[in-house]
Amino acid sequence: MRLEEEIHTSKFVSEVQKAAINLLFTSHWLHTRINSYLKPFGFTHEQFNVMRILKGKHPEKMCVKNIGMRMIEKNSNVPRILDRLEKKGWITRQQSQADRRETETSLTSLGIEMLDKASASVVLNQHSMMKLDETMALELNSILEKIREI
Amino acid sequence: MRLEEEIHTSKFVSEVQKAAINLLFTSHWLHTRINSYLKPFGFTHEQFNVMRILKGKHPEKMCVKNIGMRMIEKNSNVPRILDRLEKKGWITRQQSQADRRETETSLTSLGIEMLDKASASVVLNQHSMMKLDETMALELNSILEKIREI
DNA sequence: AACAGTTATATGTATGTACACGTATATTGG
DNA sequence: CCAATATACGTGTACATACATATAACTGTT
Repeated sequence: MRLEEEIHTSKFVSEVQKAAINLLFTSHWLHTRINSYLKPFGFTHEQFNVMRILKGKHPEKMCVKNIGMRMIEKNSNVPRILDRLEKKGWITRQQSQADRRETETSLTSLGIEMLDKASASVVLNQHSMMKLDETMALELNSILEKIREI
Repeated sequence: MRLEEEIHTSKFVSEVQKAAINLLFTSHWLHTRINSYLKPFGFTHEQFNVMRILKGKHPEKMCVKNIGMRMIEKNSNVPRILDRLEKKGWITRQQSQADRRETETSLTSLGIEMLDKASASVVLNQHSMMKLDETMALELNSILEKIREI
C-alpha cells in the first residue's frame, strides 16, 4: 500500500520529507514483521539481536560494552535485555576476573538451541519478510549510507 | 560512517540482509536526531507527530481512532500519548455527543503556540537532519514502497 | 601508595510499544 | 424492540528506549 494510504495523508512538502516519513514507517513495518516471526520462539527482535551477537563470538564471552557496540539500536539498555535472557536461562553472567568492572556474558546450551531454532525459521522465511532483490538492496544500501553522511 | 563500522560487524550473508539491518539502523539514527531537535521544545517525536495530526484538522476535533490511523508507528498507544499532552495543557479531550464511545480531542491555544515554535525549528533545520536530495529521495521512496509490496 | 581522572556497568524514572482484555456504546438482523 | 455483534476507548502488563546518576574498579601520575 502506498504511504499516503498507510497514514491517510496526502500532503508532503517535498520528496525528502516524504522519504523521511517513509523510512520511519517502513522500518517500523519491518520491525513488526520480524517480531511476529520471532514471537513463537519466545524472542523479541532485540533479544534475538543480542543472542546473535553472542553467538558470533561463542564460546568466547562478551562484556556488556562490546555487545552494545554491535547493537542496531544504539541506546538499547543492554543490562536489562540481558536480565530477561538470563531469567529464561539462555545466557549466564559473571564478573570478569581480568577486569572486575566488566560482566562476562555467554550463551547456555539451551540458549544456543533456542537461537538455532529461531534462526532457522528466520532464514527459511527471509524472502517473505520483505520484497527486495540484490540489485535494489545495493541501491538502498548506497542511499542509506549517504543519508547518514551528515 | 559505514554500517559495518557502526555496528562493528563485517559479515552480511547478502545485500538484502544488510539492507534490512541498514534500514532499521538508519531509521533509529534519524529518530534519535529528530528527538534531539524536538527536546528543547518539550516534545518527543511521537507527541510532535500527534500534535501535527491534530493541527491538520484544526479547529475540527479528532477522535482517537482517526489520530491512530495517521500515525507512523501503527501500534502506538494513542490514549497514553494524549494523557501526556493533556497534562501539559496542549490538548483538551471530551466525550463526543454524536457517538459517546468516541473521545474528541483538539489543540489548545498553548498547544498551537508550542507546536508552531517546534515546527519552525524543524523546518529551519530540516536540511541538517539528513543528507538527501530530491532525486535520491524519489529513488528511496520507490524502493521503500516496493519493499512493503508483500 | 595516594590521588585524579576515566571506564564499565547498574539502576531510577519517564516515555513509548505490543498486545490482551474489559467496559460502554452503537449497529444490525430478526 | 431486542439480542447478538461490532466498535471505540481505556487500562494492565511486559518489554524496550532515553537519559541521568550512582558505584565500583581501573589507569596513570606523582
